[in-house]
Amino acid sequence: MGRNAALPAGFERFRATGETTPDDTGCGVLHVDMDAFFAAVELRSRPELAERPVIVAGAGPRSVVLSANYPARRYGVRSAMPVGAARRLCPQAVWIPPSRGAYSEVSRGVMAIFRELTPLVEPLSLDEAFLDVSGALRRLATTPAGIGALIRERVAAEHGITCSVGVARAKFVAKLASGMAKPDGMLVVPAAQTLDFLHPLPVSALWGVGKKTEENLRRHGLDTIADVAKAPLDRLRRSLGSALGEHLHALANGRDDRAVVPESEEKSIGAEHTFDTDQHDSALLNRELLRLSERVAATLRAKGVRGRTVSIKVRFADFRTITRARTLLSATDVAREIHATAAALLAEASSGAAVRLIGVRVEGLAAEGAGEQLSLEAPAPRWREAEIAADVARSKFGAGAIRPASLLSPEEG
DNA sequence: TCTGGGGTCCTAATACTT
DNA sequence: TCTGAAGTATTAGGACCC
Repeated sequence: MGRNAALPAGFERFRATGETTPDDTGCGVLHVDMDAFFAAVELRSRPELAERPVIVAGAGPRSVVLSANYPARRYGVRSAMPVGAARRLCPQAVWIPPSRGAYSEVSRGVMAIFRELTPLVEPLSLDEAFLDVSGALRRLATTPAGIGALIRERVAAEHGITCSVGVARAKFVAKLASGMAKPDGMLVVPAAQTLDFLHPLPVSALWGVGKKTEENLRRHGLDTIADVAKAPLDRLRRSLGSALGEHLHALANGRDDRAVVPESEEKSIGAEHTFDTDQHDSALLNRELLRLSERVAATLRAKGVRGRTVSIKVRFADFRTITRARTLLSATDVAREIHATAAALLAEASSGAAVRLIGVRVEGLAAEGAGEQLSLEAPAPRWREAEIAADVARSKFGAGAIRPASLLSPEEG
C-alpha cells in the first residue's frame, strides 16, 4: 500500500531491470512493500478476477476501502476512501470482505523469507518492512540489489503475490524508492545520487509530511524537497516546531541515520468502534465500552503486558474528537478495571451529544510482573482469574463461547 | 467524498515534586 | 509559611503512518 508516486520523468535511470542495475555500493537499506496487499491475497484464490477492478472493504455503511487492485485504482479508487465514493467511481468493481487471518499468515511467511536473508528486519505493518542487508552481503555473495531481486522472486514463487523494493543508503530514501517502483518493480538510488533523486520531488513525498504540513510548507513558498533543503533551519523550526523542522531539514539534505531496528516494544494497545448510526443512549455506549475493554484486556494478557494509563476516545457526530485519560495506581490487564475507569471517564466527558465512534486504549505498558506495586484498592485477582478462564474457553471453543455476564448485568446499565 | 481501526510521535498546558 | 524555579509526569489534542 503506502504512498504511490508515479515515477517522475527522468527517474527511469534508477530502475533495476533484468539487464541493468544502478550502482548499489553502500546502499545497505532495503524497503520491501507488497503491491495492493489485501487485494493480492484475495486474488490468489480467485485469479479469474485479476483483470477486473477488485476492492477489499468492510460491509458497514461507514467502511472505507482497505485495498484496491490496480485495475480499480485506474478509476481513482484509493485505500482509506469511503466506500460510497469508491462505488461512485467504479460501480462495476467486485467487492470482497476482508479476511484478516489470511493476511497475517501471508505476512508471517513473507517476513520469514526476509529473516532468512538478514536478522535486521523491521516490519512497519503487515505488508512492508525495512531490511538492513549490509552485514549479509559477504555471506550471501551478492549485492543489495541482488538481495532485492531474490526477495521479489521468492515472494512471488512462494506466496503468489508481487512486491516492490527500494534500495538506498537511508531508510526514508529506500521507502520513497519502493513507492515509485510500484507495482512489481525495483528502484536503486545510488548513494552519490541521493540528492539528485530527492530534490525534484514535491515536499509531500517526504515521510512525515501529510496534508497539514504540506499546506504549511507551501504557504511559506516551499514546494519541492530542494526548497526545504535550502531553507534556513531557523525558519523551518519557527514554522513547524523544532522537532519536525530539524527532522525535515535533515531528510531534505539526505541525512537520515535512523537504524533498522528489529524489535520494538509496543507503547499502547487499544480498540475502537464506529457505530453505523450516531448514538445517544448512554447504556448502549457503556456496553460498547465494556466490549472494547474486554478486547483490549484479552490482547494485553495474550501479549503478557499490563498498562497503567487508561484512555478513552470519543468522536461526536460532527467529527469533533476528544480523548480523556486516567493513570491507575498499578498496571492492569483486567477488563473489569479498564472498563470501570473508561466508564468513569466517559461519564465525566459526556455532554449527551450524539456519538459516532468510541474507543478504549491502555498506555504505559510494561511486561507482566515488572515493577509491580501493591494496591490499596480492592484486589482484582478474582476478576483476573475469571477472565483468564474465559480466555482459555474462547481458545478452545471459539470467540463466541463466553459472553461476559457483566455485559448483561443491570448494574452496568 | 464524508471520512475505519490500529498505532506512533510531538507539543503545549497543567500538575506535582523538590 | 510563602514563593519561585526547575525538572518530571500527566493530560489533551493533533498530525501522521499503513
